[in-house]
Amino acid sequence: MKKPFKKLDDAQQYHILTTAMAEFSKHGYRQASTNRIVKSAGISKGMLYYYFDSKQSLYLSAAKYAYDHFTTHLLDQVRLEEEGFIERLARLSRIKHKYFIQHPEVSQFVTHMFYDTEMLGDYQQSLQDLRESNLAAMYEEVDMDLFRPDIDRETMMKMIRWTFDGYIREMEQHFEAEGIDFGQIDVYFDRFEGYLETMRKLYYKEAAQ
Amino acid sequence: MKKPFKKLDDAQQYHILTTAMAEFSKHGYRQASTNRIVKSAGISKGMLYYYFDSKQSLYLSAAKYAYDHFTTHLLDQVRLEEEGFIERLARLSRIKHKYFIQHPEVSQFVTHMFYDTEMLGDYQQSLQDLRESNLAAMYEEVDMDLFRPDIDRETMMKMIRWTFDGYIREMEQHFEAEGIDFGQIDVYFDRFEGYLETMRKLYYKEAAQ
DNA sequence: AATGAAGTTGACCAGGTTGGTCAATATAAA
DNA sequence: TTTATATTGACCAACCTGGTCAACTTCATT
Repeated sequence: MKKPFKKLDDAQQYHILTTAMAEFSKHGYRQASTNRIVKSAGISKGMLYYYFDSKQSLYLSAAKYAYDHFTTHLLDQVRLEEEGFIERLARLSRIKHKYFIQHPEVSQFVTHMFYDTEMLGDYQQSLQDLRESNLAAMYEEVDMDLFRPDIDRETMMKMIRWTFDGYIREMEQHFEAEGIDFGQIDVYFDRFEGYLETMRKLYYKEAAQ
Repeated sequence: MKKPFKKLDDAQQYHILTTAMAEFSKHGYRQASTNRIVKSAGISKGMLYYYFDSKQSLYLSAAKYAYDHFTTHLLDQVRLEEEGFIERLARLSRIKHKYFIQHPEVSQFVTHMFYDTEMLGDYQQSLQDLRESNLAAMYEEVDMDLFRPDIDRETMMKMIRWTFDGYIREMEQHFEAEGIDFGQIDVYFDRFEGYLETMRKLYYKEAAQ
């Protein structure tokens, strides 16, 4: 990343980098084409190399940008509260999902980075650490007394997470196929609340409901 | 597909086509490279075009092979029995998982075909139909009396499926990272049975256990 | 042994794409 | 006007693409 790029307004920086991210996520570093990137981004080939030294530099800049964006816009927003496990997961899912809707390219690129072995040295390890510490934090300060006592807690927690994953995946598939109907968005939320209610019935003691 | 290819023994046909499938699944039709395919398959460029007329013909042959293989080796094996929903899903998951382990390339290529819009005309529709009828059959002849009555059945069924999906996904990730330890394979099955038992506790009436 | 068919190779082709350059030009600041 | 910054796209050699084909080997038949 050279100085001229830093002079661009934030929107244009975001635009160019997210276009690159989309290309890298889709094809991987090697198969990604700078020609396609400039085409999609609507800039000339010359400008790309006026902004960045090389393809590799572009990739690393995108990685740094994505990492920072992801941590400040998502992880830093999350503060843990004393709450039930289901409620916490619901809260985090909403945040995560909102982030995915607003910044799909960054979101997917972060996932890509997580599995990238050849390009990223330090960032990949950072991401792994981040993920682990975040995963661990997910279980901290959770009100365990809400759970019904006759089933292993770890099992229940896993099942609850899988249910959330499944629901989110179904939503994403639905959105991908039919597009997001913002007029009907309340329906999605109601259904979500419905699942929460059901999960409480399944996993919490009766008294906790 | 030309006559010389049909003369090959089944193992070699399988070998060549699955190598092609892997390439097509990974890169899609256009980005897939016949050079990489012949290299991976260990045959010369000339042979590929001695066996097939063109790249497209190779793709279509792979598609037909995968479709047939998938239906005969997997779908035709499945006969529905009068059983609980959890037990049925467990049974089908085992079959599906076994198929994935034994024929990963075919398995993934079928998934790829399902989303391919440009190359496959009829086969894609056939696959969609197949999937739908299979999905519908999944709910037929299920013993609904086992479910606890205070929760909506459709909700429960979805949650159960999501739990299975999550478990299988976790297994696959684990296998991908650490490799399959065949000495420890019983542990995996025991854990699976554990989850089944838990699900029965959660979703079935007490009397049904 | 001679013939011919079937099987197999990899160098080779024209066409396209790759990451990257750079002279030319436009714009803005001085 | 001069100077610094922005911006373009034609252009480059290197490489990769799907596909061809003359040469060669292998094998069965006569």
